[in-house]
Amino acid sequence: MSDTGAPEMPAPPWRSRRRPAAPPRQPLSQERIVDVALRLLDAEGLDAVSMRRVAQELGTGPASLYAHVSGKEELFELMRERVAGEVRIPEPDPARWSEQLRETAREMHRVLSAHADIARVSMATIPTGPNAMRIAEGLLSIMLAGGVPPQIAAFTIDQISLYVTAHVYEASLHMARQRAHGGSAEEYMAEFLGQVRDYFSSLPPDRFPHVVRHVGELMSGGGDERFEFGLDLLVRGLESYVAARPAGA
Amino acid sequence: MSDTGAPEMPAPPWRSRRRPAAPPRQPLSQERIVDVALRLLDAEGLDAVSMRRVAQELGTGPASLYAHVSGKEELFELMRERVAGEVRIPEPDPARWSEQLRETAREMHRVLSAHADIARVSMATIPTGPNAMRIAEGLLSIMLAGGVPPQIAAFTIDQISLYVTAHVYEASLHMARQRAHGGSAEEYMAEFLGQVRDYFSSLPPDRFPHVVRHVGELMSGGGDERFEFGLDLLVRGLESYVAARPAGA
DNA sequence: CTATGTCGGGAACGGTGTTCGTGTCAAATA
DNA sequence: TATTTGACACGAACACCGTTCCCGACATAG
Repeated sequence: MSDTGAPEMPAPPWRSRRRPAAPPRQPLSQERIVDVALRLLDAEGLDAVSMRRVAQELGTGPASLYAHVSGKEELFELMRERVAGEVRIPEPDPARWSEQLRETAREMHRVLSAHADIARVSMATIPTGPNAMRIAEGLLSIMLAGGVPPQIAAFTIDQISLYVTAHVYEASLHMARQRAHGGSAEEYMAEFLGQVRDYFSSLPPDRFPHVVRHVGELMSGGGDERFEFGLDLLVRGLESYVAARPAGA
Repeated sequence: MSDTGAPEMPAPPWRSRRRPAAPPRQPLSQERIVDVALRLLDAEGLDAVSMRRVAQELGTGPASLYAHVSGKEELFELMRERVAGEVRIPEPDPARWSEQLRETAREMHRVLSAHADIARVSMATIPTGPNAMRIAEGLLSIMLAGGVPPQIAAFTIDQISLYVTAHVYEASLHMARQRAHGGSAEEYMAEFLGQVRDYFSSLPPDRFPHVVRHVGELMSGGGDERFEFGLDLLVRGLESYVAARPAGA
């Protein structure tokens, strides 16, 4: 869309060339750069987000971006912050703290999954932006309201973030493979699971007795079910700390 | 070490040039390629492991590697498998199942940390090699011996692997930053933690009351302590499933 | 001694992030 | 109004990357 059209044809010299071909649509701001980078991310994955490609999408050269962004790393960080802004945090309700924790983890999962490939960035950077802080504050306040000891709650923030991010990251890898493979999502998944199942079944039963016997359990459940299980593991573990030190300690 | 020595100096033409400069030390096998790749990984990090660099370290050109390895992805996979071979699995003891699970997770953590940057690869690939299978079989047998329901145990294998890998991955990022930063490990960590602490303290208390109040708890604890906490969370959660369905169900 | 075939590797292709220096425009100044 | 100034845009280039093509050198077979 909005192609400037055949710029390889030289402009007539008599036409005063104050504008080579493209009018200055917009002044090229940091926000606009992040916009198109995110659009590119959602459409073609993280690998497509190169400085050159973003610049091209903006109708300019890669050098122009460095006036608004210090480099690729900062661009990724800005993208991550933008996405984090979409996460909604509930008002803490002491009676429902563990369910609220689950809901918030699901919300984080939902938002991250909507821009799945950003998880690769999220794994690779320590979040310090205002939106990341807002989420941390939210998780902390929910847990404290529920009577989770402060030290436990503080450590758990990282655990939840790490868990959600790692999960989406794994899913994004499958998406990338599927993109490279070409077929549809169901087609890809069916083939992948079939291969793994065959591999498990073909293992020598004397060396891998339990794996071979429990192929069914190992393969069962989709991504959502596994996410819920890990979340359950985490919250149950956390609840055991609260039970040990009831509420008002 | 074992530098071939100043190859930029042309060989005298009268010397019959049957061997340009370097004799064929060894026939260049897949194993040797993985060897030097791992050495490079430990010494300079994953980013230093490029096909060109590995070839150079072997005294040859990048094209030569493709006879023994299909590409960079396969090379990384071979490295991951090699590292996974170092993980030792205990003989299952039903009475100590949860402690054995902890020990195995620590062992995985130890081995992965020894080649920390491999975690980035480990996050990015679905392990299917024989050594990965051996570990999966080990974890599964420990949990089944302890009376963990098969479906729960099957799901938990992924959870443990994901947790350990993600944790080492985060640590490896700090190492990479430190490498880029230049200073010593303690110096870097002190500076990093100081910056984060200052940032937390400087937040507006009306918007981030809990974060500001609990800066101490948020910052306390090193990597090992946090790893143990997350592991504890996971195992406690798992134990709650076993208690719910005692042993023989 | 010649023919054959396998394998190593130099050179090249098309990409990447980043920097330098120049050119162009618009606003501020004289 | 004419001129200076300064900020911004960006073409070109540098040093890398993974991968492929293709040629030449070697060991072996005839």
